[in-house]
Amino acid sequence: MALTDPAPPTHFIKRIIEEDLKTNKYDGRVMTRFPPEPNGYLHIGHAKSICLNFGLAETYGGLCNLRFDDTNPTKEEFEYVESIKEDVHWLGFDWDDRLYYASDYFEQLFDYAVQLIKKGKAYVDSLSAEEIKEYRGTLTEAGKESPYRNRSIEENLDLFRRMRAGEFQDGTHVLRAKIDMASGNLNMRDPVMYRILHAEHHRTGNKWCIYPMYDWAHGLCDSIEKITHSICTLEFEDHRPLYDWFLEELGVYQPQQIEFARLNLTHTVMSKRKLLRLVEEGYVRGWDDPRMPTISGLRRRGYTPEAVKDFSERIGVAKKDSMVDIKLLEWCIREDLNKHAPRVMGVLRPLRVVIENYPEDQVEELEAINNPENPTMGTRMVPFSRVLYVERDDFREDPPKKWFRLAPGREVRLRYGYYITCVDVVKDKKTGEVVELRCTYDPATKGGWSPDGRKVRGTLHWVSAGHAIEAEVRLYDHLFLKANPEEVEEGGDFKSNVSPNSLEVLQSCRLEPSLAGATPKSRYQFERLGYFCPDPDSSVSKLVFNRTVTLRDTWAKIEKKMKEEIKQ
RNA sequence: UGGGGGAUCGUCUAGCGGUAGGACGCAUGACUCUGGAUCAUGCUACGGGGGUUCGAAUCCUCCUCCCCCAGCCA
Repeated sequence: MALTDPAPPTHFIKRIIEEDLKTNKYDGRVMTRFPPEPNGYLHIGHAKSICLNFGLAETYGGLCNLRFDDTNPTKEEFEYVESIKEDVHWLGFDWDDRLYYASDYFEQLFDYAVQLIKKGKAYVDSLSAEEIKEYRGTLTEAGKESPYRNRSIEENLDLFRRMRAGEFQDGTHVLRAKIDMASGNLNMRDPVMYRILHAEHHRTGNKWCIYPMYDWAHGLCDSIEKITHSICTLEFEDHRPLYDWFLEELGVYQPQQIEFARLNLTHTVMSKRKLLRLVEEGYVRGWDDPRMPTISGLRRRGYTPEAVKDFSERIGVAKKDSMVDIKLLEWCIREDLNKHAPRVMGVLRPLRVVIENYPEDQVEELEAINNPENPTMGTRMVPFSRVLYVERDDFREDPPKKWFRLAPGREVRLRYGYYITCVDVVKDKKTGEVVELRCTYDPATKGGWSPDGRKVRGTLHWVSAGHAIEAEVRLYDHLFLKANPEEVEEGGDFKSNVSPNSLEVLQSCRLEPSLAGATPKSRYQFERLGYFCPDPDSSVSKLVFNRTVTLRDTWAKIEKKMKEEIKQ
């Protein structure tokens, strides 16, 4: 490649905006919005949209509004509004005083509808829902016009006002736009603008009993807020002609809608409906279960906003349907935490080690580096004593090739400690299970160096048995076995692909004492194991840690490969 | 047999008429008191056929495949 700097990352939406800025299309303004419906928790796909909308405003000196599309009172709740605000803030974005709701505009939307009726472009239809469906036609056949389509303007006005006044039952009438029942675009076949819903709205209470449909409200809300670039997902592409029709008939300000492909991630699902089912049917503990792809789940899992934003940047923006490998997300969080997380030692599956030649009552404080990637993070002292715990996985009675951890007769280094050699293995007489290792240490190797320069390949993490604190540790794996959970047998559904091993809870893990009092916002690397953070379930008497992500595990790959070679 | 979109390494994505680049992933090696990190090297990609052109992933054309739409959901 050329020796010049790489081109700055760009995508088609940026290009459109830059072109609009150049031609002064919106007087040089850039105004975007993030418009969630408060009917569920936000997930990483929304994070992509948030980063896009707020990010675009940021880079082009514009603003991004937060607007709740709360046009369906039967599905929306205040709880969701609060969680969404929290999630957007957590990602590091702010809407200042520009927090809006579609419901703020209900009165104006009603007036606009009256205008359309007066223009003869909207009518009250009294067909039932089933009839409307029949009249709509199919993908390949034109629809039929409703017998109520040509009511007089006066009658429409009267009916529509009485709809608002609450004179009719749910489902008896709707207001429809009068467009074209033969259009190839089904959205243009006289779409419903208002339905009667005697339901209490989380913000407007019982003020209204007719509610605007999304298609009627959305484009107008954008127009009212003078949005320049209304960015949404691909499935709204063929709604655009409808939004433009409304705007043109009303003669109001017209934003530009741009569609991009929503995010799909391997080994998880991304629809609110499916996530809700996982919650309701008990596959996970809640919306913020650390296995969920929700923003609250990622947060609880230990992801940082920086990692999520970095991920959003790296996946790009395009119109092609795609499925991003979850390994990229995992790489992003490792990348961030590697630089910032302090290192500590913790033993997940403890195996007792007694150092026979180490003095009974002696305790030494050994200096350990907090983060080799960042020396300014300093050092800490870790207690060492005669009885320790090491990881059960770090001992093999019958070690395979290339094994350089502990085994009978093998010498290893204890990180920041001493070289120790396994001299005996104590087993449970009944079960044969290894319960203790008897080792000797070389006093000359204090700190982890040998004066004679002899090499040890293995370095193990450890904790002093007498000083360690106990904790529960929750290990997470992908929620779904298959990369694409939708890939199911005939008649099956995505839940048949839920992984039985997505959560493993370990009790009696032993952590170095510096971890006492760790708070939920802190994150650590447990050396050689992965990144962990305290779970909100932690109490003063009991710490609970979540594993955010493992470290890259080269040994696991070597062993897997060796096993495969043996099979062949 | 309607309408609207989309096809570039395994995955995401650049490329916008000048001979396919990056990231993740994977593989091999170096280094290492984390089998981490880091570094180095490598990895069968332009859906297919015609055409235009000195030259096509880019332009034209035909075809194929994939996605979305028939809520009084958003």
